[in-house]
Amino acid sequence: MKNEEIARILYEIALYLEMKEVAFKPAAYEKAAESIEALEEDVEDIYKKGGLKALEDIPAIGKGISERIKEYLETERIKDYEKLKKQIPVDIQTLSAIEGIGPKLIKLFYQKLKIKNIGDLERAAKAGKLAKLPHSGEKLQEKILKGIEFYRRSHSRFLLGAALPLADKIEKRLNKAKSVIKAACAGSLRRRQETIGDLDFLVACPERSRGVVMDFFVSMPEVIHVFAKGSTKSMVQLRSGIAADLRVVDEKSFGAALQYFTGNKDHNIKLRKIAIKKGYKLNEYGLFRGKKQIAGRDEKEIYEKLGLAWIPPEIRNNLNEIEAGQENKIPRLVELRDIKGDLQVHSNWSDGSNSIEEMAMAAKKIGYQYTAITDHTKDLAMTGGSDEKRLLKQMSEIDKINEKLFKKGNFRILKGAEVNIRKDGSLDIKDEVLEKLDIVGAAVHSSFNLSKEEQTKRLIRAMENLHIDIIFHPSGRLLGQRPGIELDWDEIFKAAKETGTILEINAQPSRLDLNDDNIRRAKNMGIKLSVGTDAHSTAELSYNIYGISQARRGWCEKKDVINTMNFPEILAFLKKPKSKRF
DNA sequence: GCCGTTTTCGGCCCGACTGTTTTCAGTCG
Repeated sequence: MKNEEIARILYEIALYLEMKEVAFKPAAYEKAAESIEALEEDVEDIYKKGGLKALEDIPAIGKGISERIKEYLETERIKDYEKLKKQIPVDIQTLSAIEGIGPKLIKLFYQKLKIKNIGDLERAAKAGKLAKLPHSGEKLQEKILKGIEFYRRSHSRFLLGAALPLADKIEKRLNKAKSVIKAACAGSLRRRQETIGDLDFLVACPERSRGVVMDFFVSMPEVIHVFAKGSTKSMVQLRSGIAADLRVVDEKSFGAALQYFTGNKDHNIKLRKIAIKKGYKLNEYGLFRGKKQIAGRDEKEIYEKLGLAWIPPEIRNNLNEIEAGQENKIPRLVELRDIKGDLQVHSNWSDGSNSIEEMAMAAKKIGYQYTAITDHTKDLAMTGGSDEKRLLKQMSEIDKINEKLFKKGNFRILKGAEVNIRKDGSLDIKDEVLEKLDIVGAAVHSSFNLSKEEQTKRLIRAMENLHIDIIFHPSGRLLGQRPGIELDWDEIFKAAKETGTILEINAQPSRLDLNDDNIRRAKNMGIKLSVGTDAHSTAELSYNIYGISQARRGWCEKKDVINTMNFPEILAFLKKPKSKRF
């Protein structure tokens, strides 16, 4: 898959063109890069199937850039790009990723000081050479040193699971602070992206109190560096390595600012274009006709005045949600309170840290009607996975617990397992034992490097087993650590649909597997999904919030997620043969 | 270089902060 490297080259061309102060082309290349990056399909496949014409059908790709992509696919290089690189031969990717450095400074540093990479830059800054350049000074030099330090320490995105609790804490604190009318977190966090670049906070307060609020923000205990502090905007770095911005607005602009800073960029650009067409102007202060603000206090009225239904933040990606909003066809997305039980939970019978009783009681306390217990099986010896004999023993143990604790029928433990899908697609537990379980998940835990064809065949074979209800964490990816196995998703979805196999949305913050795009594709094919926490302790049952966010990002409604069913319904559903379930 | 309810030419989202300036350039989101 060459999408990523092609996108990177297009980004670099954009930066080079910006250095040369070419008008408009940088933005065009940047958009093209984003478009390639967002593509699920392999660009090379697209080209092989449909030639140049097919490349031009990709959004933001036209005649010029499709020619260059073709050149890269055929010759492994792009002449124009090589030419640009020769003129200013620097590690443009790293240098431009340092906070406060853009194409103009990279060019200046190279031409005056021959700075080519982050090491050169650091040496020059420490030797005081940067301060002597035109339009530069001591402060710029210091800012760059801080930027380098920050880059080295935390050049990565943060998992939603790490960012959300921190952001909630700060948001609550801001809401309680003196003079603050209301506070909210916007940005990628509000959209519940899998990973978060930085935190964007928003506060409404009286104009005279702005200084006080800014002082409060930059002196929070988590703040270790202040990048910028003005009357309406501040940027800080937090101890955990993540950066946080605060914007302060008047109450009458809070909704507009919340909309504006939630994004994403493409969603906002499209909205602003709609505003222009209607004779309005949309910015972070409101929707304006001439100088008159006609909306802005709350977010919903902005969408309404633009002729749209309000759009949930999780689907603001410019992936057809604006058109759906215009036609009033935004679905009611599944919500946390819709979830009636957890379908992937581990106990201390394998690698979980709590007993079956403890997990069940914790699930009941959340308000669930049921939980499955799905411990590992014998291939995963290091987790204490059960063989057939021990699995049968665990089943009778669960029967006893159900009888003892939940006799009234107000809660139920489902007997389950997370069986291992072997390299050839066979399973590590015999059918005659699987048959006795209430619910069976199967998952890949090894052989991550097989070919796409082999992996696809492997997963389909597991789905064809009549006892496998769910494929757990289908791709096996670990965010920031390991890509998922290569799969022909069209084939996987086709097989899931035909066999009646449920696909999981795994709620572990490092998994979130399926991803948003695949969830949406599965949903559109009528495949049912389950949200499972894969909890290994009682505390991890709360990961359901991340699973729900992910389901919402894939446009899931309540009917698409099977564990929104009440206990009698899900029991009846699981009793049906697989082929009759969807 | 891309795109089209402004459609094959002529536009291209918009505003805040910093630093080095004294009216603005660069960066960021």
